[in-house]
Amino acid sequence: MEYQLNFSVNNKIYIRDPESSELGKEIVRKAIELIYEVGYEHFTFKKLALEIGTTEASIYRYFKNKHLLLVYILNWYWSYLEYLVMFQLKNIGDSKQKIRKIIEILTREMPIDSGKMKYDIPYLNQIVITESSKGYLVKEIKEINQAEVFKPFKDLCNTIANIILELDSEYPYPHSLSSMLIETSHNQQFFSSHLKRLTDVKNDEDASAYVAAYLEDLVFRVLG
Amino acid sequence: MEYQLNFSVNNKIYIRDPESSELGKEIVRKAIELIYEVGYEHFTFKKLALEIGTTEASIYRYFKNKHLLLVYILNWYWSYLEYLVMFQLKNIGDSKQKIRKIIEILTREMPIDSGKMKYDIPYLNQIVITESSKGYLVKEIKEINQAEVFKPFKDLCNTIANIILELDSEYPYPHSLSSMLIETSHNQQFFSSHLKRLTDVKNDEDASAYVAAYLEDLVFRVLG
DNA sequence: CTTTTAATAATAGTATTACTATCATAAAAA
DNA sequence: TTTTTATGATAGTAATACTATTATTAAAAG
Repeated sequence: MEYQLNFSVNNKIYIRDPESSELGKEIVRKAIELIYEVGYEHFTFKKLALEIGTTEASIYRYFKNKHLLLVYILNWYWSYLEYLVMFQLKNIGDSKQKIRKIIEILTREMPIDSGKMKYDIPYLNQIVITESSKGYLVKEIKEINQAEVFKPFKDLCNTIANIILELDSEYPYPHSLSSMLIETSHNQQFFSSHLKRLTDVKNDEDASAYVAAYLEDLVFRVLG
Repeated sequence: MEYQLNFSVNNKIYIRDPESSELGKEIVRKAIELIYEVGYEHFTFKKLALEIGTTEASIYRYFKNKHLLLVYILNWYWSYLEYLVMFQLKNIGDSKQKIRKIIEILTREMPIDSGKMKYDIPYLNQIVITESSKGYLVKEIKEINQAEVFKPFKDLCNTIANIILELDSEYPYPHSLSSMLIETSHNQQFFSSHLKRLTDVKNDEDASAYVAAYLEDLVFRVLG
């Protein structure tokens, strides 16, 4: 006789780990390309299968649906960003300088070590700007959240919150300021590219440079 | 012989004005209910038709697709908010007090004059929190924007930006601060309800009261 | 070196979604 | 009273979001 725990502790993000096979990696790589090109709403597993030269059924063996594939991609990005933050801040002593670096990381388009990255970072940046809120703005938020699906985002938020506290240990809203910075870096980039009147960007000004300047000004007004 | 301008100046938000008929109003009213209940992704014209007791085809005579119906609802809300801001600020002289009022309007759940409103404001508040970014985060942003579809949102943003300038005429980012306030009021309400770790809300604290306090603190740190 | 297992391809099929088209009817306007 | 306009009823299509089945192939185990 066997005893079995009958509740699923963590009904993960994927069915089969896409990192574990060539097809899996190809699914993620080409999904990034395709979502970048057509946008999340027009992105389908059928188009993706065609692009890769595989079948819908094969993709469904890796991901339950396109939403969880999006979330997988976003999570990879958040983990990558957290790694970047950790790595690039470790030799900076000054807290103010750390915040500046974080804003640079949150707003720049290119990775430093462009070229040999696993996934296409500039595409990912765009996807995150346009699609990342669709990862959590869903009716099923509670169930998805219980599956620990948003951990990478929360971790990144927490890491930045701690650096905020380093600079001003009395500041009462470090997590909200952190998540606001992340979200604002996206929507202000979107606005300054597509809905300029919602920002103060100049006509010929670079969108990410503008957002970086705005956010830096903002944070140092808030944290003194 | 006739001369004709062959470009459409403004391919509006709706096909037929929903305000112009009982069915039209019912479509909007019940759409608000249904989107609130099932979320935008699960909302379909078929379900809406069933709810109203009409047919899909009839709804399609008013709106080209569900995205434009959402945008219509959002626009009604932005216009309503701008009216509220205008109305409730007209007897306030102090700029600081005006900003406080704006934050209250952006974060509170109930309308003052609850009861005899055309549409259900608490439902609308929730819809705006969860679905409003889906109005603009689409691949077709350029074409939609050209149809002046986002005017109410831009107007509201501009109105708030002007009040920001009243308080601090030197502040270099009034529009970005304004759009940030609006967007942050939504995502921080969402976070403090569903993803608390991204905020500093207390376990038993009211989400909108928390966000109001956070935003007030934020704005007055920024504008001194 | 064969057998089992596991992964993928190939194919088919279903329910739902997002529409478009047609025709009849009722009510309102001319 | 005629004509226009709005709605209802019905049908149909292409695409989407899946599930299921079987065959084939490659890798792992015996």
